[in-house]
Amino acid sequence: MKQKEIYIPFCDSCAVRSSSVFKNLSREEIELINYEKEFRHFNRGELLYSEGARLSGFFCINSGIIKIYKTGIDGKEQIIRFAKKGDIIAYRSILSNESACTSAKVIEDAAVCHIPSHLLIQFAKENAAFSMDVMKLTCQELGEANAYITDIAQKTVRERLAEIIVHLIDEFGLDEENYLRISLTREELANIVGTATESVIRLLSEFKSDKIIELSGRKIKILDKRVLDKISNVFN
Amino acid sequence: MKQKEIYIPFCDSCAVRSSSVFKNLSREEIELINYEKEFRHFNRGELLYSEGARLSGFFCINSGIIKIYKTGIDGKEQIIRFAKKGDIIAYRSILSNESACTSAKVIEDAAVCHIPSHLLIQFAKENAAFSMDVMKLTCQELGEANAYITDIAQKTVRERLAEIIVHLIDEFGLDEENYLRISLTREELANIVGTATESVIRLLSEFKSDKIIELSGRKIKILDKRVLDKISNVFN
DNA sequence: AATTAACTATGACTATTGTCACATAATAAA
DNA sequence: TTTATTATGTGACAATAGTCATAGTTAATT
Repeated sequence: MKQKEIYIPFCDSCAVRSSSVFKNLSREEIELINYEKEFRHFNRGELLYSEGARLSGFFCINSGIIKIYKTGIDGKEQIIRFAKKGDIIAYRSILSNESACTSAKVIEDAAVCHIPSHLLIQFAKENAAFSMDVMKLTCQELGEANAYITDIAQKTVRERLAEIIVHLIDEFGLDEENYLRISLTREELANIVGTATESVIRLLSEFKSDKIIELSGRKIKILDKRVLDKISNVFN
Repeated sequence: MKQKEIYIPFCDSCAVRSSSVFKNLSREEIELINYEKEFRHFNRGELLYSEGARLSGFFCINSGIIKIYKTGIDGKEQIIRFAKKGDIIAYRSILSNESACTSAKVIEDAAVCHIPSHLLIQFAKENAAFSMDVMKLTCQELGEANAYITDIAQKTVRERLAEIIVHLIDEFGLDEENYLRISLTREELANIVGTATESVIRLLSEFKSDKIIELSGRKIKILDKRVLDKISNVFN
């Protein structure tokens, strides 16, 4: 792989490491990853992998934002989750020895390490603490997926949109001016919520005239998070 | 726990074992489970555990059918999956060290072993093959959950109902007369599909007048699975 | 800077699905 | 058996959300 920058992060000193699933790897194991990994930049719109592919490794996100999605009817994307600094993606299909059940595309220019499968499997087998951490991660994701199924099945589009915005606030935070630190197209928002682009546009305008948010292009400014919480019905 | 039958299955010779996640446990580990497990019968309607509980162990289903569900808005159930002979449930919250994010209730009278948490954690740490099997299981479930999210977000109620019936055929099979080997109330079907009970009733009647199924009480007789496949849009 | 392409916005209309009301049937409990 | 309870079925109606058409904006590319 080509490297567009001279600087390649050393896993050993990677900020990602201490808080991530790698925290219980030994110095030697980290060295191995550092030796075998490939590092590269991806620009907005680039694909990391796509549904159905047999993957030779998994990815660790160093910076940027990736969307993980499935392609449904008529090619409509369903965004399952996002990955950002410190997250790993595509490990699921490696562990279950299946081909990828999702695709991954860059939303914000990203720097990513690619780590070969055999290391994941080797460490999962040899390092019990690491394998417990991976299990915890999958189990957490599974819990989130279950919650999402319930939401999407039971809530209205309006409630889901409010909830998604709250989630995005929690996951990506707000800048000094209360703007959401991730910007998505209306279509992408629709592909998370599971609705039509037009519905998202209409509901965002509604939220805007209700003084809950402000819009400037793709940037969303949060004026009243508590109302969003309330609309999203999280406490029922 | 009270045992309503004299016969208690020995894990060692349990039919469940060879094909289940336990297949790579050693004789000694199986012995340990056999020694520490509690075995009991649950009748239709009984709860195995409920959302929010801290669990002291997980369950291995010896016979019967259990529904795993989340309680959403206004107490409406969202059925996430079913468990039957050989399946284990509630292991997720133990591994992620969270409280249960679902409830489990008996659909068909069941015989169930309850195995204390510490054994799961111990084996996951000490037995690499077992821990890989558990990981595979969670990763598979995660893949299924992702597919379900996409379906529920993108398909119509009609398509989802057809798809669910197909899933139930695959999971529980048909008897000699082509009746589905699981019988659910209309409400339960609605709680899988994520719709209103009335909608399920109407759509089942439609399928019936289209000669795709026949209904006698809660029993569903499959007349034309291929049309169901087609309606459910699995190949798009 | 000009051109193209992609995204956002809005109205009008339609289709799908949910809700309410009520009747009937089946099942469980007394 | 009788009674209560729960489940099923159907109609009428309302609300939600999707589709299509079209125009204006913004962003990307040459």
